[in-house]
Amino acid sequence: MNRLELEAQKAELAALAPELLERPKAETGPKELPPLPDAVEGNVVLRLAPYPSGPLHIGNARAFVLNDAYAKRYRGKLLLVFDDTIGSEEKPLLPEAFDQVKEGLDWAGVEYHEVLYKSDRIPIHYEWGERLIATGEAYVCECDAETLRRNRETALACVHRSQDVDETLAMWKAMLAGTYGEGEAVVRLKTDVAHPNPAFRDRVLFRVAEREHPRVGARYRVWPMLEFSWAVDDHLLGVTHVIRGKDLIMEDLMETRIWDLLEVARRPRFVHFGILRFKDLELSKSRYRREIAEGRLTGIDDPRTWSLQSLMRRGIRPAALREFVLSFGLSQSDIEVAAETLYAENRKRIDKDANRYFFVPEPVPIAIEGLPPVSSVKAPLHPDFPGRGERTLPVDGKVAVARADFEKFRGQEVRLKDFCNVRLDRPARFLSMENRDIPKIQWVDHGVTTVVLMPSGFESRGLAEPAVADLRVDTVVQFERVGFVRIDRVSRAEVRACFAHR
RNA sequence: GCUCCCGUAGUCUAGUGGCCAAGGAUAGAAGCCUCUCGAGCUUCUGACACGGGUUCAAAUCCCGUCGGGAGCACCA
Repeated sequence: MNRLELEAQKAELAALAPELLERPKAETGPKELPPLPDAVEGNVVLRLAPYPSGPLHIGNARAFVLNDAYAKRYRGKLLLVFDDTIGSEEKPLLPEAFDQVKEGLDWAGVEYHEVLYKSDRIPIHYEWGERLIATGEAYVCECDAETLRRNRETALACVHRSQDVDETLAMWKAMLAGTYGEGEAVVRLKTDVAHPNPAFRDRVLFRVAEREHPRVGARYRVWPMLEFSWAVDDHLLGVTHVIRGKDLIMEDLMETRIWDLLEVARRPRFVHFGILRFKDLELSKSRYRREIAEGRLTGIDDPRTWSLQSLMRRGIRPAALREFVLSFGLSQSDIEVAAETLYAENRKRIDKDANRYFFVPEPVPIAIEGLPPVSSVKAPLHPDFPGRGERTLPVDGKVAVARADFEKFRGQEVRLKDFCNVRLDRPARFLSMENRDIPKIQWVDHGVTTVVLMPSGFESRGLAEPAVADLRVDTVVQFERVGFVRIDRVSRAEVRACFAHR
């Protein structure tokens, strides 16, 4: 407030508390995550709970990166627990998703110490469910979904709520025995039918589903809901901290409520992070899955899915993804970030490694008149590291340049980079060899057919210099003035590359 | 509407009562360098949502307003 009297304030402070003036400047080290509440080094147990409806995508990154980072930081344990309860019609389980999820996590450098499946633990959930029913705090409700919803809206208790425990227990057995069909009975927790949050009014804990499960088939027809299965498993598995998105905040309250009723003492702490969104991107596993099935996307590594597999394919480094995600910290505010930020992080890592090559999209063949006899020229593999060597570009007087360059520079003097200066036209006229300060464009001679798959799904076709055909698959290179790409496939007929970013 | 959460530059973030006339990253601008529109170097633009309080001192604590978000499924 009193900026003008800063000196006066300092003087006063010196009188009041001189030590405050001498606090050392905080050192600006590498960014660290805030500590986890009550975390004890070596004693932290975290869990990752993917729902296997498809491969993990970039929108899931916050969950697995944070859990992994904290597990490592505290030298704790990270459990990979597939949350494969039966799901819903709209959100079905996908048998191949289990491996796809692991593949993505492995790529991302996530170290999980144990793999568990919810679907293996159903009998345990039954047992605890029965214990809960025995307390009288849960009941089997035969209302249909519509009635249930209406009652919830109007804060009304249904007749089932006041059944006695024995009757409920009998109904529960009947549920397990298969007396009830899908939608005919659920187990509900007595919270409060008039709870201010309607979502909280007597939540469903178990329901009947007759769908087949990809791992356990038709063995079970009664399936627990997320909050109940986690209340049981977080406790039994000794999870110390649940790090989850804040979209799951209500589940904390449910889990806590269940622990209270079952008198469970050992409970994890909850930590939440905000929703991560990408500008101009709407991520949805179920939608990608549908579009892949319809052939509108080419597969789980189609760049348009933003799956971890697709990032891998584009040459995004796992470390870049990790840094990118960690830079958001653990804040509860929702964030919307541009993919460009991830690219900047990745560019830092690949620029030094990526050798340079020429690629011309939409090639226009051009003969050069008056060219002195040359059979090849050399160009550095990387301009910043001359010691890395050179590549050889063969020349026989008929080059190809990009249509965009041709149209832009037609009739003007340009330099075919690392080669010669010409007046660009069809044909082009040779001018001189020496490097002049005029626009440089890329060119190829004896080019190899090359396709660059763009993030939009568009395939940019063109010609690359011959050396590109000798690159190993998985190499990340830069096509000059185009961008960084990862070599995806090399065959006699063509080279295919995936575009990473500029 | 109800419950809960969050508001620092275009975006993301540091900051937990004095070191902050607010630091970093990214994006943007200018220049240098470079046989790429990449990288590198230099410089610049740009923020504490608002209003009250508490205090010698507030981005930081309290209250209110405004704004944004999440959840409100027999999905996870």
